[in-house]
Amino acid sequence: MTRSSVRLKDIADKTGFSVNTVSLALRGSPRIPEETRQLIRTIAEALNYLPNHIAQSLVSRETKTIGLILTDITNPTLMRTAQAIELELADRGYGTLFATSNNDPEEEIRALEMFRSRQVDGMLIYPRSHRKLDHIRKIRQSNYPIVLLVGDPDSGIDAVCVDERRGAYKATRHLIDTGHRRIGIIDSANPLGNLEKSEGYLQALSEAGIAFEPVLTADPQGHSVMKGYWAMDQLMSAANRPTGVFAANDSLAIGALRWCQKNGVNVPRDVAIIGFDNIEFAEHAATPISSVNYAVDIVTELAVERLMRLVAAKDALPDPRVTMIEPDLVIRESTTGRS
Amino acid sequence: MTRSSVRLKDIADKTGFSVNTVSLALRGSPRIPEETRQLIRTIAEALNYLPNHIAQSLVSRETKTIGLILTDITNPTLMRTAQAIELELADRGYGTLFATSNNDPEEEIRALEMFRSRQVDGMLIYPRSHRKLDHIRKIRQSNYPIVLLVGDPDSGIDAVCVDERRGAYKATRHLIDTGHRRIGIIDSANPLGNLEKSEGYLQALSEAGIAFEPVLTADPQGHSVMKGYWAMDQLMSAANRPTGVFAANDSLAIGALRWCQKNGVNVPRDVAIIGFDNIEFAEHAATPISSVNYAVDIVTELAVERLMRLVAAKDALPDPRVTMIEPDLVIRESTTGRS
DNA sequence: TGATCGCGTATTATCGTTAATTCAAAACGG
DNA sequence: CCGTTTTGAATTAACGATAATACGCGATCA
Repeated sequence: MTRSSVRLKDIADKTGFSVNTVSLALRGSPRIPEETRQLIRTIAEALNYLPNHIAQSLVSRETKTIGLILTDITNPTLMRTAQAIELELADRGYGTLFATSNNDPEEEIRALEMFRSRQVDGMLIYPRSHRKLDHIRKIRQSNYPIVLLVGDPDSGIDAVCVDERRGAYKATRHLIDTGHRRIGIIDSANPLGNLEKSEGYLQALSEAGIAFEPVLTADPQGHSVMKGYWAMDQLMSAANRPTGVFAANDSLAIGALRWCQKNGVNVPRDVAIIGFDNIEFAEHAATPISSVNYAVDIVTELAVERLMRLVAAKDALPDPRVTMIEPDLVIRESTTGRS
Repeated sequence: MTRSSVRLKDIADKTGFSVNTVSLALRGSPRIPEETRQLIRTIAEALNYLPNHIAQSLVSRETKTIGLILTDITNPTLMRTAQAIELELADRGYGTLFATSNNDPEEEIRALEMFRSRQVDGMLIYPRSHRKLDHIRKIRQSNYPIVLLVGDPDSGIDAVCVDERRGAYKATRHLIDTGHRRIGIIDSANPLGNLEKSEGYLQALSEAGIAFEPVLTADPQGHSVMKGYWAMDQLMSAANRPTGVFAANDSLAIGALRWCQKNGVNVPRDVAIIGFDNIEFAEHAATPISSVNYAVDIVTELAVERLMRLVAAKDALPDPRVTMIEPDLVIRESTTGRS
């Protein structure tokens, strides 16, 4: 066993004390006199001892590990989230086990089982769909701490997230307020997906007495710049073009903007464009793009805090609570210059 | 213990067999007759049994977990890498434990220790600096499987990575070939950092007989778009402006491009700009930006494969090997139209 | 002076699993 | 028909740590 590491037993053998004494000494028990403790600590240091966290977990019945499931990472915002979460958890002494579902329900379940098998103390999940949360709810109901990063007030599962419906509402409303009546939307239309943004869009339209036109809807089937480009192409090929477009994220918005550039359509004069997430590149696009903005750090901090509270609740979990963070708008050139 | 999960013992009690028999049955041992096996499997299924991976790890002395340390994630390319690695590892039945060093040496060491303590079977590391690898080398020398994602042929540690020196050389060379003689570089100048790109830049210059001018160097102190913007500002305030600029990554390049836009400097007529990493946004910038491109998937696949080989080597690790992937150029509008 | 207390440490049990060994009863063979 | 194999299991011992308990011994106390 070349790769063997130092165990308490090795220190015990070296010092002549028993394994238990060594364990107590290293953990600073008052039952061990100072002198002995020093000796043991010195030897442990010299041997470069690190406690076997696996063995500790087995006895303490907690792994100090949280499982994080994301759909996929090509979305820069999800990644910022991931890093912020890792940081937040590391600060609290937790490790982060990480898995992606790739938007595949099977893989999501696989990840869930893998985490449970590895005895993570809790999970943070960006679910593939929040119409189908049964498999997650089942785990929560067996008292497993879970916090979702996309919320649904009725899901019966804790969640901390951005109020996407409200963000989309605000974005659409902004377009309406700046004089637009024909407003297109670029967003996934998957009925199993997350429809908040579409709902916010529709709400703003109906409030303003604008009829919804399916032809002003484009499903990008993804969230890359190119997907946005082609979705915009579809929108703009309508007989009666939109004068404003809300894109469900900034990559799509950049793609839409790109289409305009290539086709001699001026932004914002001919078409106004607003995105979602306010990534750095939105601000620095050819025409700086307006976007729905929110504090990633706050979302992750609250999510982690909530999860920690669930983990700490030894017996029964408190009733689920859904916290929505209100986003705001960052208005840039892509939606100004009209009235 | 409300949160307790089902153990082998529970199945044993339910079926009347011993714990060991249940264990063998579930693992499909031929020593258990078919009938018994079926019975046990059915009960296990009914109880929703999942093996406790922690306990398994303690016995098998392997955790089927790999530790991944990145510097930070704001870099989209690093993130693509992270996801590709997670996928690759999941395919091979490994979990991914994830930590970021935030470019802080202390945190890097902390992550290293945390991983060792958690008994990960191996580590993939994007080191903060590959001038100071002593702490990592020490672990590798105690037979711990480690593969770096930034390579140094002399580090004594395995690595699979992009040949950044070569990429920078090619980028600079491209500028030279298109007629530029005054070529600026935007890259971190931290002598403890990763200097490959600067070296490639210098090599191309000297090969072309162009003298290096420190005034054509700007340290962005980060890698965001804004950092690139201000670095470009610094470069362009020189008495004798560069006509071509190589930026160490695409965010910086986009920042540089942005500066030009805002200051009435035409790209590529007045200044040519080339970046590194070929992220999606480079292609879709106001002026599509040329960039150094490489196959992320190949790098990660080779890195994981190498790591698996090290993990499989039970006794002594094979001699370290460094694999460099040759990058190529994607030429776009930002560096054409001159010569 | 013998019982009691405290101190410092050792011993034993435990976490949930796998591996090695043992064992009882049935099946077989000469 | 008795000894040997085979079969189907149970028993015991790890893995590396923590927790609970036990123990020897000097000091304290009635």
